[in-house]
Amino acid sequence: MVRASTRPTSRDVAQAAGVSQAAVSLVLGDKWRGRVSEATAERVREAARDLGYRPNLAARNLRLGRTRTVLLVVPALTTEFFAGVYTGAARIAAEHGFGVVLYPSPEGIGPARDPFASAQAALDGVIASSMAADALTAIRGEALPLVMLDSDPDGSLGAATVNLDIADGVRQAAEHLLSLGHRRFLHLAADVPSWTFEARARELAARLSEVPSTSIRTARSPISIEGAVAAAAAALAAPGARPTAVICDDDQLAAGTYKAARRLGLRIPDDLSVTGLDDLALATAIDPELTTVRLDAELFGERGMGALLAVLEGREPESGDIPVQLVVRSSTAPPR
Amino acid sequence: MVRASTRPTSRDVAQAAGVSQAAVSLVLGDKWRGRVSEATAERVREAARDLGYRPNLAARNLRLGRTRTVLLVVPALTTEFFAGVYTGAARIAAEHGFGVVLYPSPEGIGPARDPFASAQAALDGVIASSMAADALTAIRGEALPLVMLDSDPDGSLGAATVNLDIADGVRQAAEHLLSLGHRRFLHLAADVPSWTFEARARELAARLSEVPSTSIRTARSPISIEGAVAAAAAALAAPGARPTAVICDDDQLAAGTYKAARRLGLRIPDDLSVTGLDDLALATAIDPELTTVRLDAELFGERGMGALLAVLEGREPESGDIPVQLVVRSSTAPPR
DNA sequence: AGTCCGACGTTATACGTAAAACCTTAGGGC
DNA sequence: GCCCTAAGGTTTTACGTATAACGTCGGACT
Repeated sequence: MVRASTRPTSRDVAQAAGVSQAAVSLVLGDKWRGRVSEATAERVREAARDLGYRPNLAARNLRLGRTRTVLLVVPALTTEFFAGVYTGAARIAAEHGFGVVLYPSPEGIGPARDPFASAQAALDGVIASSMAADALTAIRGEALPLVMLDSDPDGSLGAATVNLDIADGVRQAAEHLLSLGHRRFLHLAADVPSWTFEARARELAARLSEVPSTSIRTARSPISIEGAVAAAAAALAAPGARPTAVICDDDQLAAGTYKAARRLGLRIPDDLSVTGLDDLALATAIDPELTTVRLDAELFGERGMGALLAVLEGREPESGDIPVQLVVRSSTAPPR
Repeated sequence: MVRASTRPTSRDVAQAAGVSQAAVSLVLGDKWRGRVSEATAERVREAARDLGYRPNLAARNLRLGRTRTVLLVVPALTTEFFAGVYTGAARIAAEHGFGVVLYPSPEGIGPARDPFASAQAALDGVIASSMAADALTAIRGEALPLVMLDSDPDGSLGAATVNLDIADGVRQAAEHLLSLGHRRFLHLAADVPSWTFEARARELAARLSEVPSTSIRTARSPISIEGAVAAAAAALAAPGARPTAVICDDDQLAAGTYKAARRLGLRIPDDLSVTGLDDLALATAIDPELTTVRLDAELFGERGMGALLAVLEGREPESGDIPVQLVVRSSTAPPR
């Protein structure tokens, strides 16, 4: 029978090489040491090359019961941060013969609906980033190995977690501003119910409460430049002594603060110091260049994937938060 | 035999419901009209629910010979543009029961190495974005249905193409600057061998050659802010009459131009008008806000996915370029 | 009274791969 | 002369699903 225009199977290769299908599988699977002669193996490889044989992954996945594919759930794709996470995860995955499928949760940060209906690929495991605890439930229902990124270790229901030490980053920013002489702070917080943001606020409050005669005001903003403009403008124009420094949960919020400051006639850093968090490309595009906390997104992705591989292999995942580093640029100066 | 801790199969459901595996498949596949009684169907559905049955995608893919999964190859994930493309493509895909797997080509724009080794999922088709023609070869080798985004229609080897009408966007930018009175232009071009960038340069040259006493200088820069700073600074400081307007292939290049101008003591838009292309978040973060060409990335993704679905179903893909729109902001003004 | 048909299922099979179990032959050891 | 082993394969099976092909059993129609 002629198999017109369908891709060649291992059986076709076998026929072309004059061997059985099993022999093809052994040779191409590199399991033939001492079971097939070198000459035959070479014939098989040549036949496979000639026919342009590519194994059918669906069949392989079915046979092996695993797919060597993991799902990376990210809240959104709109910043280069998650691009970095993906890159790091994909690199480690590739080194171990795994592929990474990306699932950007459509609703932004928050409960994802059904990653598994959307990502049609069968999966070996999941890396979920910055997700609310209830979104976890859907994933746990699948009983898939799971690693959580940037999530509350206490609420992770036993899943492995990998975290950036962002609280320390916020502390570094506060320390920097304190040492410049600032005492009146505005915390421009992301208006998103997520552990990571709550942890930042907690850390900030804790550190500043140790220093006498400091004050901190909090404003909330959606994570977008325009949203931050409104929130920052309102907070900076509010009655009472104006803050001299703004600590933002995110570089985009910092960019919004720049625009609000301009609108209010405040000069950065002369009238107002600003810090961000992420170190996006944005941070050096705006003027003055932004003092911000650099997150090593790629390392984050690498560690996340490493942890998932450990879980898959029954090993203990490497623990310990990933350090972050304040990068001092031109948006911070002593108060005037 | 006890099947400890493995996921339930359709056979398990069948046993629980007291029917054959075939009946389960019929009911859950919604193919039972007139072949199974309503009562039995309900029993099956209930059993499936109780056991938490999820069909094995690998088995289904093998059986059906298709995966309802397509690969989206993007040059890089570092801007929100491709995030938009993904979002649009994924939306249309989901409406047709398809999933989208993302493959960010690690080398940036240019030949991808082997998308199929990395994306382990078996695929029904590919959407390739902004790829060099030689990268095509690897993909065509798979004989998979293919749609090219933003690629030379002539070099596409017969694959369907969906393009943004970027040439028209560049023309709009030029028209805008011409009408403001500018005559000496700098084209800050992306230093990437890609059809889309070559097309921009061609269009610009063509349009300006129609206007007497205009001049255009071209500088090349890698697509990054820092790279653009150097390239723009060199070009603006070069001997001869300085250009009064800079047309950039990309918003990031425009951001770099801002920094170069600042360094040279040039004020935007008083001493220098600047236009970008993409309308990234960056465009409104920098000061003054950037006049740029807005690309509807989501529509682009939707159209790309629509075209691929058409190919898969043997229909003729919808043709015609996607219009783009110049957004005039504050970075352009009449020459001083 | 036969037969035809619709309702309601079941049995059997194929998708392509990996790998366990099996077979054949030649040579070596005792 | 017989057994054992190693080399070099082949045969067979299972993974879980979808569906084509095949019953079976009442009742309606001729």
